[in-house]
Amino acid sequence: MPELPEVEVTRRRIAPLLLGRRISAVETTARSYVFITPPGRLRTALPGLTPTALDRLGKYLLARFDDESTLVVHLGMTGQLFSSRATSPRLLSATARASLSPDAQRDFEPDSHTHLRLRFEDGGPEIYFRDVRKFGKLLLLARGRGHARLERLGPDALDVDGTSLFAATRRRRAPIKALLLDQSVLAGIGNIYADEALSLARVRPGRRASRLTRREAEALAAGIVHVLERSIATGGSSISDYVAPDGRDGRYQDERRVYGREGEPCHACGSPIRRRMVAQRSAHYCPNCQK
DNA sequence: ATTCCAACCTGATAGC
DNA sequence: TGCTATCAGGTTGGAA
Repeated sequence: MPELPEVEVTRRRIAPLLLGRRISAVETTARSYVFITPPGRLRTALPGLTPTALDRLGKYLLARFDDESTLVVHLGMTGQLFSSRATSPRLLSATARASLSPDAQRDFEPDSHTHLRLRFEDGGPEIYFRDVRKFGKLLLLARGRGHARLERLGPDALDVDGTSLFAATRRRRAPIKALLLDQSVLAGIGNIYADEALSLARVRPGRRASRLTRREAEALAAGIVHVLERSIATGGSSISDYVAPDGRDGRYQDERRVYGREGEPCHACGSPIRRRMVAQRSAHYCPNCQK
């Protein structure tokens, strides 16, 4: 679900609710796929710690604590990080929504998908990590420790430049979209923004990376930065699950040029947007504007 | 060394 | 109404 813009908006909006507040108690669900660090260890290690900084690396959030340990959070496809003050129907399943009055739909009660619950000594708003599909990840790193997942990441996608992107495409037979999705090449791009950036650059997702011209690589780098920055400015894309930590929806879904618009007219030329599988993901593009 | 592909989960939705 | 199949903002690890 969340890509770089949604993670960055989450970071900016939850930081004021997290930093400087000493954790008093932690609740978790049972051991499962989301816990790289066993939940029992999170319950004993986190209380007493105070978050001092919240950083982002690609799609990962890193909460730094006063003892120099780091809680790494990845939202996977359906992960949500939010405050107990947040109210949004997106925090409930459709079945839960159906059984509740409109008023009750606004109030989130931690459910079986709420894998981490942080309470604070000041008694203020709690912070929750909820993830229905459990593709998200929680990992606590002790001071000075790293992890292969983080070390594999390439440069943050917001820092891409045409020269290095062009170099990365040389001698690669894979479709250009596969390169954009490869987090070791650039960290932070996912299925939506890969398609949107390729649309801006007028390059088809299935084109072999090695067949891009230097000009196209430069247009693609500019397109990547443009769509990511514009999405951050509008609060990210709220297409199915994404909700900001305060419960607000993003607005970027209203500006999509191709993603999820199969059959609808291209805003530039009117041709129906096409969808096909590229690199095992659905890819959306205008058959007329993108070569 | 790349590229492919199944696996990890749950829920919504489309079709019969 | 209910069942089945398909799809979903992601990443990994091992096979080809």
